Amino acid sequence: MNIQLPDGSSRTLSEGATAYDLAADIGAGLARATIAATVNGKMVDVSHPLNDGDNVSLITEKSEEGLEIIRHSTSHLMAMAVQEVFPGAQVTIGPVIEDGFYYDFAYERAFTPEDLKKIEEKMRQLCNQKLDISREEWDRDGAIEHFERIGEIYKAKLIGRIPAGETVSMYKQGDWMDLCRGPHVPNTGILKHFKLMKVSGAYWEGNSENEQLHRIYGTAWASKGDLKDYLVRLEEAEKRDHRKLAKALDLFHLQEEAPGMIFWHPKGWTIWQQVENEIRGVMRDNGYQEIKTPSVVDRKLWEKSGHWDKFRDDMFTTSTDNREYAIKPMNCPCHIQVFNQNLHSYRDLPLRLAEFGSCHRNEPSGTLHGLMRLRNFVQDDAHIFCTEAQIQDEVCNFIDLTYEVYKRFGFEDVIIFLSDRPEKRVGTDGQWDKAEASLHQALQSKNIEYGENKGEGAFYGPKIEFSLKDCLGRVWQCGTIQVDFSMPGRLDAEYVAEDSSRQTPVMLHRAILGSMERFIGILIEHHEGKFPFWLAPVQAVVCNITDSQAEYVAEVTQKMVKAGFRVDMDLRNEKVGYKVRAHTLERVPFILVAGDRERDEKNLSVRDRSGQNLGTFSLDDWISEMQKMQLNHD
RNA sequence: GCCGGCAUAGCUCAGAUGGUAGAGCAGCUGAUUUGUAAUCAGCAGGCCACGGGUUCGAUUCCUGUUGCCGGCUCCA
Repeated sequence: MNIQLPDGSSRTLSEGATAYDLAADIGAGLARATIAATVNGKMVDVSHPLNDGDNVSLITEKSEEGLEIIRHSTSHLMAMAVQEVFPGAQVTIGPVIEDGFYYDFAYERAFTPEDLKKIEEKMRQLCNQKLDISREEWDRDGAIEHFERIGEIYKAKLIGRIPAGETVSMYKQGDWMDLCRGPHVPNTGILKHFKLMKVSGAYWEGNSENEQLHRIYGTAWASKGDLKDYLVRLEEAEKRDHRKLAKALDLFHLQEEAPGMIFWHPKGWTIWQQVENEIRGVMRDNGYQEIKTPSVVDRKLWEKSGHWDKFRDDMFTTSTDNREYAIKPMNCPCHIQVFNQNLHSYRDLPLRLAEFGSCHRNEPSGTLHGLMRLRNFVQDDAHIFCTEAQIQDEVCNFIDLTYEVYKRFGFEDVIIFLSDRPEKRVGTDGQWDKAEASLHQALQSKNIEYGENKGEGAFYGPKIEFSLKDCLGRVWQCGTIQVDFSMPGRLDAEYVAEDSSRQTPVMLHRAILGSMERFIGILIEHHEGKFPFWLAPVQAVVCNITDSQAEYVAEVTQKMVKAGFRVDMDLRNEKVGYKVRAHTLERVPFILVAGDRERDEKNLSVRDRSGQNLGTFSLDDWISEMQKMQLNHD
């Protein structure tokens, strides 16, 4: 029979040949490296028998698909090992994820880090046994019966979701068997380069109402080197952790008395102020008016807005004089109060109100995470009151603005999602149709690639989310724009239209950075604490070499500070090498050294934090250098 | 909130079958006046997270709480 290969060539094999035989026919090396194949567009095992005319491409461990198969097979290997070491543990699901896999088990107790060692040990044994992995087709009902009989009730439930009458595929290695679509590597001997990483609880079917299973995360790679590189990458990432850097660089701290709330230190707050001022300028240049609204607001307003009903348990409350208040969890109801203080004409729209709004939300204790998830955070929030016809333009302009701002802070890799109507929501289906369509249109008109989060919109409207990744690859939502047809009406916002009728405006909720804290957290990790000049808490330190330059150093430092720069001096009685080291570790962008030579010639010797010597500058030349960097956001 | 782990000096970390604890760095004092990633010496620094229990005696064992870390769920 004839087999077509991806390069357009064909090959003749005898009847009944498998994908493996094809690989072996091409070369012994390829046969060893082949772990699966794609036949007519479908991924199959190497044992898959071929037919005349099949289009076949072989999958080796070097390819993306090959690596996924290795990870998937490793998760099975782990499940087998768990069941051998811990009889009574039931298998559930074990998918491939970024950089690895996990498998969820039902067991009488959680697995401990020590258990992981035992399981890993068993996995190595099973790998060394080079067990063949074979595929069998089972009748669906027979499979359910089999798993019920051996006490694997979760597996039986999973198969129960497959329509009756269909056949299901089972994979067998040794005398261990699991339901799986496959494909898998041909034998366990291939699965050498793995490591079990962590244990966790995980709810059955991802629902917190259900029982909790025990999840084990692992990583697997095609080679020893790839595994090692991955582990080194993780170690490097940990060094960027904003919580560690915050301690090292004295930016902020948290303490037990105020969980989920930040004590900003002078250096951290300096960064904050730079970020805030930048956004303030962006708002000013783009037709926003900045306002400030109260933090403590009567619960009646939250009842009216619908927040009390949905988020009452997650709000901090306080009371006095027989009135109950909520500490504001968001700014929109207050912004509508400001809007409502005047009677607006259609000519006033779009009206854009911005606020650096401090919000408190009583987030579940287990979700708090450094600067990324807090109970008190400040949004660079704004609400755009507009007509339906203006939505499209406003959304488009906002998308452009967001990309521009992110770029200015050094972010090019932005993840976009559109979240549409959730089950619990306010507003009519017609309103949701319109709102969702306008967001889709805006993104599509800009040719932006985006994912969709079905059912994950806010209760009052759909949203576009702009997310950034932290150092460990965790994705955090930062910017957002949300269309809201509901809240303006609930809170009685209106404007006078061309025909002098009273109309309800549409409100767009939007934030570029999202939470100031979260954005600064990501900023810290992105730059590894080496902030660009314009953001650095201390932009330069001037060091003397001996006491005889102290006066000169004080004088030039003073001049740079007067010119608007954040410059410190270090007159300590230490060797200059000691000072250079100290300020380099503090990630100060520039270290300026003045010895007798520089003092006599009114110069400064300039060195950057990477160790590069930039040469000698006169004070005026250096100040204009700094001015250039400041303007360019360098 | 749920599952698991952790909590010792400002920071990074040692430590003991149960007998009230150490190092390095940082800090302070003194000497040294120094040319681009660590000068030397001395000093000081601790309710071993917090509460209960076992014990002659608990930082160590048990238990509760809080916080943090890793996930899960949630996230207006």
